[in-house]
Amino acid sequence: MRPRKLSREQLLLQSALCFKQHGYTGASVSMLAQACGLSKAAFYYDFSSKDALLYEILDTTHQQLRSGIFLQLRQTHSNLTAAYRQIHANAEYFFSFGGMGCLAGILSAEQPNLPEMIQKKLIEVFQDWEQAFFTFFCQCMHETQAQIWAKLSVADYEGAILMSRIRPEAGYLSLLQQRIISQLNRGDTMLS
Amino acid sequence: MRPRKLSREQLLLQSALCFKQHGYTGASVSMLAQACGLSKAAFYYDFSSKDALLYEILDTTHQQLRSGIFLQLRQTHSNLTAAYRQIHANAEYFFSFGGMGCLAGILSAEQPNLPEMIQKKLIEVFQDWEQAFFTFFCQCMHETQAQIWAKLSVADYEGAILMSRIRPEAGYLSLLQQRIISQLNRGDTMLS
Amino acid sequence: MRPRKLSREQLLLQSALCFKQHGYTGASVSMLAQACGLSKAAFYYDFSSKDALLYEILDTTHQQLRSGIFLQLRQTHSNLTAAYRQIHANAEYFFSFGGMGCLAGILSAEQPNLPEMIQKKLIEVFQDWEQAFFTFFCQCMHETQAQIWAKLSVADYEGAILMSRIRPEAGYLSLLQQRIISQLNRGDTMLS
Amino acid sequence: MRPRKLSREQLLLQSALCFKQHGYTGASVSMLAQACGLSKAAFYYDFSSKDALLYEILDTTHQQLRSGIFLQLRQTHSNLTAAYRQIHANAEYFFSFGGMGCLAGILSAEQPNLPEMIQKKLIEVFQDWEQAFFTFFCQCMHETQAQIWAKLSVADYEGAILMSRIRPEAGYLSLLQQRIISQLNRGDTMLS
DNA sequence: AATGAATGAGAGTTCATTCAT
DNA sequence: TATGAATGAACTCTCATTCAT
Repeated sequence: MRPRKLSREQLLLQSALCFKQHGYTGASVSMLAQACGLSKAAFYYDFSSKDALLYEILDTTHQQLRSGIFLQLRQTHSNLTAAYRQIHANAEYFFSFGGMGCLAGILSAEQPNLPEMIQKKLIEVFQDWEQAFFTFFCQCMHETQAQIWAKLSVADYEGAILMSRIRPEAGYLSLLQQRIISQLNRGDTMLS
Repeated sequence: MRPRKLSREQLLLQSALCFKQHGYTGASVSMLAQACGLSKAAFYYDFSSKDALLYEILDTTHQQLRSGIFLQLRQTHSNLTAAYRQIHANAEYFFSFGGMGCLAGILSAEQPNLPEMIQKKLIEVFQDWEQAFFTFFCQCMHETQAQIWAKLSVADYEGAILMSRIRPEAGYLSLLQQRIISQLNRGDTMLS
Repeated sequence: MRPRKLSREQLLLQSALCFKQHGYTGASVSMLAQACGLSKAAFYYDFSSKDALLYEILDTTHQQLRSGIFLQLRQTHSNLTAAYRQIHANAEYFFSFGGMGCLAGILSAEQPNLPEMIQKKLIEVFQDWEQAFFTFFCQCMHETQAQIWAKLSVADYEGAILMSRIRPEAGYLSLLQQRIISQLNRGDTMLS
Repeated sequence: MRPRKLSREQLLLQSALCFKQHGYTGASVSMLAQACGLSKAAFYYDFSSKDALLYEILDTTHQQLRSGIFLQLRQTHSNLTAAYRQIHANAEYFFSFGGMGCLAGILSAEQPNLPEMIQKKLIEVFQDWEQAFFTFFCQCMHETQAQIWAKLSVADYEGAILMSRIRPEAGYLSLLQQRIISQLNRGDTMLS
């Protein structure tokens, strides 16, 4: 008997990789279906529309981040630097899986072309991430500082991931890690 | 003969804004033509293809950056902080013109869909920018540090600009400015 | 699933008639689709491109000729004249079906506009036809003569068919038949 | 001073070569204008439309044939074979000029796409040619035979010229010449 | 439930032609 | 008179989606 049809989870994963690589506009339904080993019709049997699929993927991704990186950031750590090193490694793995890229980041670049639901979801994800970073930074710096570093760090990751797409050799992510660790150790105020 | 509706420069500008907002795939030729007040066919009188148009725009943008922000970064400044404030203001104006966004950044997000010539040009632009930042940072820190901050700063700007697209109120760019000014004043090594 | 409006074979036939009448450039995909009772998009469900379709048609036509007229020419006949009469009648029927014309001939007229694969196929068809004629003529004349008459006869048919398009009443094909029959009976050398 | 604009005669010639190579549909106005070293607008200053231009070219070609090959065919010759050799050489030169092809023949292949005026003109040209051949053949054979050979010869030439487009090396035209010379010498009836 | 077959809309591009000075 | 600038229609082809069994 031939290989069983993919589970819904697997379908979401394959589609997610497509979206991550080609973006919302660039990932066609044919491409998505093919990546899942399905005919277009079979695809529509499983998902009501391209938009709905993307939303589901984005939601899943959100859950994964929540129960992974975000959760870790929110926990209390005895050794901040060591903890961050682990978290960063997880992030790097997560974003580099199936080709460098952050789905939310890629989609952000297409912002005016996106369905409104997707746009809202993106904001949610980023705010969530920022909040997690905030909790984390609060462990070693003043709240005001932590807020700033939280906002920036989310943007920093997105920038580094974006740049890695066209200059994968430049090592943006590890430089970023270094800077954040530096800051953790310093812990003083940026504005002072 | 009939007078041009818009000069070639104006066509490039209007088209550039379209590309900056909708990206390479998202900006259709109809949309570009409409933005220029032309029919699709008339558009092809001025530009041999969508790709050729985008390349010309990207090249023009590169020139503008070179003779603007990059040039300023490369000059020697007596008061680094003041100079940077000015440069940042210019950058913020440049990238917010016609809606927040950096053409090169937006295109990077579509990397696998882009014509090769465009991809190469993108790398060129970013390397050029990094080099300019490097020269600038060398005025207040060790070369090794300057190199790191140069790489990071380009990515930082891209990240901040990208995030501003979906959270324009969050003030990513001014936070970024603060961090860099901080660093200029500190001037010490991150890795130490 | 829905039943096909027309079978693939029927699609090929209808398209072939279009190409035969209007040529490669003159037969637009809309026209082809309409002839098949399909939308343009549906048409691309069956054929990957206009070129691919034409190639498939040409190949099918080649097969038909091979297993029809060419095969008959290649067989050994006790009564050459009678045999040729039959073959000619078959040819006339084949080429007049759906409007007078020989697909390969029509395409030849557009030679510089054709995809290379099509050009190669055309040469193949004509060489095959010539070879069949050669075998046939060898039954009543010297090889050297047969070769000449083979080459000429292919061209003669193409000329007669072409001329019949604009002067259908002139009876080019039956005149051609007469000449060939004459030659069969004579069987002597043309050059002597 | 730059090279003077081409004379109308030269414009017609250059355009004619384009049509001869690419056909009616395949020869675009841009292509025609470029071949004449003109802008499209300048082209339309000289010619009212593509159709009108083609008609003028076809008419000119007709005149050339009339005062050249057709006229020679119509004259009385003491040595028919020698005369024909000369006429054939002229024809071969005429049709091979600027790439092998007979404008009227190429157009015939596009018959259903042509403007009616052009179609009529084509018939005229071919009838004229046939009539000239008839006069010629009458010098060595019975009228009935001459009529047949006249009709056939026109078609023969078209076939040979057409085939030469895709198999230029096959020497169709000289084989044709041999056959006609043979026939001139024989002069007997084909049908007997 | 499952899917081959179909579609309208739109993509990028070229067409023959005309406008407006 | 000459011509750069413009255009509607049509081109080949892909899009996201739905139909009909």
